[in-house]
Amino acid sequence: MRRDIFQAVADPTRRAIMVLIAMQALTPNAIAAHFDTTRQAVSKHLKILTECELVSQEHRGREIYYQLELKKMKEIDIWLEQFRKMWEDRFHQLDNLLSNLNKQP
Amino acid sequence: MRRDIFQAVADPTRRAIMVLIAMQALTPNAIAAHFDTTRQAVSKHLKILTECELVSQEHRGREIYYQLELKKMKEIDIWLEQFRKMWEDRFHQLDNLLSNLNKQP
DNA sequence: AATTTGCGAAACCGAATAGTTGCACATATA
DNA sequence: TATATGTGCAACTATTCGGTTTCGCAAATT
Repeated sequence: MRRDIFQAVADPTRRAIMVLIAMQALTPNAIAAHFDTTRQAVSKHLKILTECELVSQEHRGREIYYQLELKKMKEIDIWLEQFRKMWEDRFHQLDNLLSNLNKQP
Repeated sequence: MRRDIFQAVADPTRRAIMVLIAMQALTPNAIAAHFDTTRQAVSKHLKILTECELVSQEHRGREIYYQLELKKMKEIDIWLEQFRKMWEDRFHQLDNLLSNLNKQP
């Protein structure tokens, strides 16, 4: 059970669930209706997403609404940040190179 | 063998390798020296990273230098984009709410 | 009170994963 | 040429993963 964000996002079904509940909270049954798996399988995905706090629950009667925790998504963004800086730097270097070539034909 | 970027990034050792070779290309032996595993294990990680084009090779004699393909990293960024928009929207909503509260005490 | 509905947990299964050891092959070096 | 070095690949292993089926429990409905 590694259970970190990156491992959670690795599974395509989990990513699809995340997109699905990003806009509005849904129950496990409602989510399962969108996929070709059982509700129990979805339930396991939701458990993993809950454990790494990518998803939060709201109990309403006997139903449980799951919602995406956007702020947790930022952690992936933060990790990407170090690389984003690099690829932007390279873009600017290329940009400078090209403009210098234009100035000195 | 799912072999997509998200699955590749899911492994912590692989992420560490990515950070390591982001700045300068390294050989499998040099990479393995940084970790508590065998060179062969690193080689397998590099194979996976190569297969999803997160890494490129440069043969120099009998040595192979591996380098991170920053442009491929953008694909993760692109996926995050849809969520980034949401969390920025929420931030602005909160921002507007706060400034409205200040204007109307 | 009896039944239906919504849910999670446990037990099980096949496939994938990450690691090891042992090997083969090409390229340097003596 | 003989040897050392750098590498990838194959075979094997323990563990994890994603899925199903079965079950128990709580909340609604009858």
